[in-house]
Amino acid sequence: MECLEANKEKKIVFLRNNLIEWGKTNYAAFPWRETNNKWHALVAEIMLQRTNAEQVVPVYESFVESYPSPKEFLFERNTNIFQSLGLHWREAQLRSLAREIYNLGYIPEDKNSLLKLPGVGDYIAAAFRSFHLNIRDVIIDSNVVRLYGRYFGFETDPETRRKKWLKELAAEVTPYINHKEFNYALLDFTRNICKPQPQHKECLLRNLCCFAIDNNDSKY
DNA sequence: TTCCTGCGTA
DNA sequence: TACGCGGGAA
Repeated sequence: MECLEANKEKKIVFLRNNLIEWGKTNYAAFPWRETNNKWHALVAEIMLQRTNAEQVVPVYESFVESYPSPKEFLFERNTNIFQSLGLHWREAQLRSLAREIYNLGYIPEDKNSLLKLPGVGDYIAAAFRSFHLNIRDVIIDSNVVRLYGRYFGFETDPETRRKKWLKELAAEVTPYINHKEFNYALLDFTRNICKPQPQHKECLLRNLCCFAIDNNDSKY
């Protein structure tokens, strides 16, 4: 934990600037990142939970084609769209979400209202706000926890993401300007570089990363 | 075998 | 706070 407190401010600035810079040339243009349809944006978030983004692409494209709004989706009883993605209960959950949005007549923007929507938790609410409403918010998923753990130097487990101190750290790191670019870079960087089997040689954070420093390994 | 933009429930 | 969910890809 010494590694975390040492030069903390410097490390935060370094992390922000380098991730945003890295993102400029490594941004993944997934179709749900380009859409202006907020319904589709939420659908994508549901499809993406614990699911490989590459696998979601064809399923999402097909969905967008068939259901431009909650109304069309609600018109069909059972679409089996999650057949190839697993976690099949998400269809029923998505149906509840569609019903709720249809009844409301709009998709809310404030955090509390979003969190009341079925299937929308801390992560999806934050991602939706930052990516599709351009409202600065803090995203924390399993990959983000892994990166922060390695970079700042602390052990993580499946419950770490819900700890208050982790949320405070993530909030401190997430910039107010360019929050969207930073958050996208965070997702792309943890998927391609700081992944479970990390690509240390390609990591632009390694000079200040506790994982590399603590392992005192010249090969990094 | 592990992992994938988590969530609701108990 | 802990647990179940799931097919598909690496």
